[in-house]
Amino acid sequence: MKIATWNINSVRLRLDLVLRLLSEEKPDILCLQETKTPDEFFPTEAFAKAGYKHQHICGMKGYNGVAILSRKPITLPQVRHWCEKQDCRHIHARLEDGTELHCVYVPAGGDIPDPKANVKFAHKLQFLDELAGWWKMHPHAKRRILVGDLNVAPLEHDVWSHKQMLGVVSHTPVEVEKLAALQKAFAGVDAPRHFVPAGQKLYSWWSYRAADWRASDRGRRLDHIWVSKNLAGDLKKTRILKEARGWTPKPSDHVPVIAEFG
DNA sequence: ATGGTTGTTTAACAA
Repeated sequence: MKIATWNINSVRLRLDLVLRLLSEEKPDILCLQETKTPDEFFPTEAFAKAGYKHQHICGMKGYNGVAILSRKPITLPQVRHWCEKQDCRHIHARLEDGTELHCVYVPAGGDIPDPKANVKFAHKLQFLDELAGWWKMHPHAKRRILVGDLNVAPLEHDVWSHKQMLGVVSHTPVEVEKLAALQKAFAGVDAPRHFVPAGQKLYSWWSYRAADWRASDRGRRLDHIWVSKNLAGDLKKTRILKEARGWTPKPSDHVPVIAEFG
């Protein structure tokens, strides 16, 4: 089984890129974030034609939006709401083998890393808290996978400069701590780091603002795949498709993250 | 220290 996740930053604008990923990588499942479209405009037909007939989507006008595309049937599609908003950031479904798959888009959190001065940062922290609380309170499936743009780069080498990023939203200690609490509540293994040592740089996102993203290489690992411990032994490999950042002059600022199970 | 880009609801936002 092969599963991919990608923050696509407008699925309609980059439909060709998604189709390219599906045709080149042929994942069994693709999870998308930042689809940025209401469901009536989601390119359902194009993905069905590409072999992904089974879809669970949750979109809205302009912002956010998540989707699960699958070659095989999925059941129990659910939408979760957090922080008393209905902003299309979390969906989940069951795969045929009973695995519960979550597709999550954590709020970015704005620029100022202070919840009192910045309501967007407060929202991000509360979102992480509520999600962690949910996994603590509710019984959950034995086999679990959580993927998505979690908008936090947790490890020192998940950013280009730990020292220079400590005060930058996505790598502040309070976010890293809350993401760790969420990961603990979910009881998940960080799949890419299962293979890549913590001392090695690993990024899934490069800013649009760099004059030359490849040359400056100031990346962050914001996109994640977590798997329950009973699935970690089945992990065969993971990949972060850096090349997708260069597939087109107008790419997403995020690249796909892929996990393969044996 | 600052500013740099992109997408959508083409005017501000959000990222």
